[in-house]
Amino acid sequence: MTPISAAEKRRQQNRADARRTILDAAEQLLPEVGHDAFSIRRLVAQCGYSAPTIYHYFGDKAGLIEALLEERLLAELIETQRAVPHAEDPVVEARARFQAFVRWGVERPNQYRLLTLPRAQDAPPLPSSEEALALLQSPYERLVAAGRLAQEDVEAVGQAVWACLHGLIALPGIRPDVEWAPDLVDRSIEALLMGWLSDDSVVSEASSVRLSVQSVSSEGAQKTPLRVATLQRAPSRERK
Amino acid sequence: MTPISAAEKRRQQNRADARRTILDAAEQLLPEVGHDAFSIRRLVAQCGYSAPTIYHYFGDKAGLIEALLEERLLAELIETQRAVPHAEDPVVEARARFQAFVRWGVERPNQYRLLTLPRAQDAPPLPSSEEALALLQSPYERLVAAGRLAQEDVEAVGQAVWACLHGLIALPGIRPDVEWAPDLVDRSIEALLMGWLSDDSVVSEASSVRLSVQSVSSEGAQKTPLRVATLQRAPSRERK
DNA sequence: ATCCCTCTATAACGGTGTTACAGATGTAAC
DNA sequence: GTTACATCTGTAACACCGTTATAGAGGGAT
Repeated sequence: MTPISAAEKRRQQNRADARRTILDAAEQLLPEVGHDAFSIRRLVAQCGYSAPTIYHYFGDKAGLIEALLEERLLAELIETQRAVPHAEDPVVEARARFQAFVRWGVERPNQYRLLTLPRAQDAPPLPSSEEALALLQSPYERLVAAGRLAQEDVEAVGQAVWACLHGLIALPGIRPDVEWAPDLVDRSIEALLMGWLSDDSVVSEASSVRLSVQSVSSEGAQKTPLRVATLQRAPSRERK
Repeated sequence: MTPISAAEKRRQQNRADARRTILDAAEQLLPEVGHDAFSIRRLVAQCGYSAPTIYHYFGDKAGLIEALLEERLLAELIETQRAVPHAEDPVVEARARFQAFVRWGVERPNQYRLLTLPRAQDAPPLPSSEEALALLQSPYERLVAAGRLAQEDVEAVGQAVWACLHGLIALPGIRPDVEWAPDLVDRSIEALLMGWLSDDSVVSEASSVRLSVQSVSSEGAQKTPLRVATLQRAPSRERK
């Protein structure tokens, strides 16, 4: 089933080398020139190969970008999500994942732009993209299990939060003329949590829990302390 | 100060006619070919004028799109926002404005795409865009006056809601392969309201108010009835 | 009649994604 | 060893894009 001759192996090696060389050049070129000036011809000039070679390996420009995302750019996002520490409270973990996602997108506008190029509806989704999304939404199951989600439709909640996080990444890039509030992302994520999390627990418990206040941004004082949805345990389940 | 001769008037008339002809053709062409295939050359073929004429009147393609948005496409959005009925409860009005905005964007993907083309940071914002945004955010002042907003920074709240609504419009267009929940927009808007509205009133009042349920989508039964932030009066102010 | 300013068109420039065609190369079969 | 074949690669071109140099046509003012 695996008739790999020595020659065939060498061929595959050459093939992999060429692909790697091209993707290396593309990865380096992208932030240099920006996503809108990222063209096959610039890539050709950078990597030494000629245009038909690119097309031989990647089919077309969309295929090249797909491979670039799948094999290179999305690895950072997945790693970022994997680096988010597990937290006892799924709300804490969800918040950290949301923040890490938005931060990743904002700090890599060119990569994010490639990621948000419109895809054909018959094109299969990128596995890396699916993996990153699954990581982003991984705390939802625990939230549901703890009865902390106001909606039981985890799919819809995931889509809604995803859409809002995308907006937080994309809109400032579209409208750089606006003076965006410096703590916009943190405040928005808190509001998202407040909006989607069940607060039955809060209402049915002491109001002191509800009004607990916590500064969210990493360092320094926050102008407006944000109310944070209950960091304490959920009422239905308890740990262990 | 206004030396308008008859000849000058006729000249300005011709000028306005040419602009109108070009914009008419552009407005018709855009949905026909889609935003990515909307090109000067197609427009030239459609409107009878030649390319330098377009550039004479609009400077460049960005200028043409700007004029198209400003003088045509954004009028619908503004009209839509103006048509939102005034409501006693600012929450009701805000919800209606959010829904109208997202609906407008989703139903006009090509127009919305033009609206979200990245603008230079020194380019002044479009007056129509500013007006539409101001209408979208017009209920905030009443929300603040009634003490219904959890944050007093109206600017930041407006930006955050705007970004999330943008995400709700844009992301499904980017990822048509995903099966988006049919009531995603309504549910997300409810969550946005829940997230940003003050519920001090709720906590400090009877919990029955908090748990009041209302179906939101226009017609038919909703699978999951959405909890709606207090539709009743705010605690601090009362009407009149 | 001359000048000038506005409007318009032809034709081109440099850029893009893409591909037809032709070599080169190296493996496989005879 | 020679032939055959599939793979890899480059040259040159095609069709499209935004944009503009150049020039002509037209009318109002001097």
